Amino acid sequence: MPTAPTASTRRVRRKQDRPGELLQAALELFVEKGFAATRSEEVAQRAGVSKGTLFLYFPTKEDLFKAVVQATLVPTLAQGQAAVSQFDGPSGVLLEMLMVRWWQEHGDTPASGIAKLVMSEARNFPALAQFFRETVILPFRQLVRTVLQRGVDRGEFEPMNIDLVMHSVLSPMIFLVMWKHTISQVCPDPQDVQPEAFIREHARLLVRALERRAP
Amino acid sequence: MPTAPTASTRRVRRKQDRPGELLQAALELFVEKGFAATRSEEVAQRAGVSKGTLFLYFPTKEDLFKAVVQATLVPTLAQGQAAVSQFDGPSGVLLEMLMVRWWQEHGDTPASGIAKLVMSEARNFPALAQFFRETVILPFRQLVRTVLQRGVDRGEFEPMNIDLVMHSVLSPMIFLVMWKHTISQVCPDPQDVQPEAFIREHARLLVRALERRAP
DNA sequence: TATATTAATGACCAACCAGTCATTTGCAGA
DNA sequence: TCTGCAAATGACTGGTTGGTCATTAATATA
Repeated sequence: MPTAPTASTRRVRRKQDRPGELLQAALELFVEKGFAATRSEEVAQRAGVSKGTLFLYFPTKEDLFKAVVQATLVPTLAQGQAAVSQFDGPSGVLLEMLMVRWWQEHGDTPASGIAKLVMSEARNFPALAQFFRETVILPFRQLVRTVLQRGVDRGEFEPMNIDLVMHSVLSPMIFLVMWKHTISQVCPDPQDVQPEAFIREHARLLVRALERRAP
Repeated sequence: MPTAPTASTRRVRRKQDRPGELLQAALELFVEKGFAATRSEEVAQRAGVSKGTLFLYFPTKEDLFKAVVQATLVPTLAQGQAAVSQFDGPSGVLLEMLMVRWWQEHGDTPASGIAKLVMSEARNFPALAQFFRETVILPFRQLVRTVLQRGVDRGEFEPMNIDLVMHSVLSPMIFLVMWKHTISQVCPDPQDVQPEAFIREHARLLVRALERRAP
C-alpha cells in the first residue's frame, strides 16, 4: 500500500515550466559554487524536481551549462549592442556610459557569476570555455572596438592601438567580476572596492588619457 | 618472496629534499588543474613518492597549499617592495617599471597561477582565500598605494582618490593572470593579447591621465 | 470509466578521492 | 655484521557524485 501523497511527495506534470525553473536553479548554484562543485541533485532539488527529471530535460551537466549561458547572457549582449548603435553624443560619454551601465545591469547581477565560473574552470572544461569565448567574449570585444573606433573616426580620441586599449576597457570589468564573486564573498569589507565609483573613475581616466589635446 | 627492487620500486630516504620537491610538484599541478581538481596522489607521483609520504610532510591538502604560497609568493613580494623603496626617479617611470617588471618576473611565470587558483576557488575554500588575502593581496595593495602617494607628494601626479586609482593599477594584472591561465590555454591565439605590450600601454595611459598638467 | 501515453521518480551503479595505518625497508650507529 | 629507528609505502576506508533505468502515476482521450 503506497503512502498517501502529501504536499511534498505529490507529483505534478508541468512540462512547459520545468526547463526555465531548472535553468534558474542551475544559474544560482553555478554562481554560488562553480560548475564542478555543484551537484546535479542539488540543482534538481532547488527546482523542486528529482535528479532523474533534470537529466530528462538536459542530457548532461555541460548541456545544462550551455543552456544557462544562452538564456542569461545572449539577450544582455544584444541589449548593449543596441544601446551603442543608437547613441549619438560624444564617444567619451558613450564609453563611460557603456562601462557604468555594464556594471549596473550585468556586473552587479548574479549573471556575472557565469563569466567568473568560466574563467575559473576553463582548464578543466575546455569545451565550455570555447563555447563561452565564441558566444560572449568575441562579440563583446567587438562592441568595445566599435566604440573606440567611433571616437577616433569622429576626431574625439587620438589615434591609438585599438586592440591594446580595448583590454584597458575590459580589464576593470574582469577585475570587478572576479572581485565580486570571490574576495568580497569571503571577506566582506564595505571599505574595500566601491564598484560603481571605481569603474566610473577608471572610465574617466581612460577618456582623459585618450582625448585629443589642443595643439 | 618480495620482488627484487627495480629502479622504479626502490625506496630512497631523503628527508631533507622531500618537502621542496613536493612543493614544486604541487605548484605545477595546482596551476594546471586547480586546487580541488588536483589529486593528492598525482602530486606525490610527480614528486616521485607515494601518497603516504605526501601526507607525512603535509598533514592536509590545505596545509600543502599554504606552504606553496609561502614558498612561492612571499619572496617575490619582498623583492618588489625593495625595488620600490630603492628607486629614485620620477614616479611615472616607477609605476611603469613596477607594472612591466611584475609581468616579466611574476605574471609570465607559473607562480601567477596561484592567484588565479585562489580567485577561482575562493568560494569553495574560504580559509585559503582569507590566508591569501592577508599574506599577498593586502601587502601588494599597500605597495601600489605607496607608489601613487609618492607621485602626489613629489608633485608629479594630480591629487587623486588613491584607493580608486590603485584598482586601476591592479585590474590589468588580474586580467592578465586570468587570461594567461584560462582562455590562452584553451584557445591559443598569438594575435590575441600581447601581455607585455598591453601592460606597458596601460601604465602609460594611466600616467598620462594622472600627470599634473601645466596650468 | 477504462486505457494509453509519457512526465516524474529515486534506488542503484561505477568511478572517484582525501586521508589512515599496519607493514616494509633504508640506513646510521654500535 | 647486527640492530633499532624512522622514512616510505600502498591497500583500504568512508564518503561523494554523474548518469541510468525500471517503476510509478498524472493526464488526455475514447
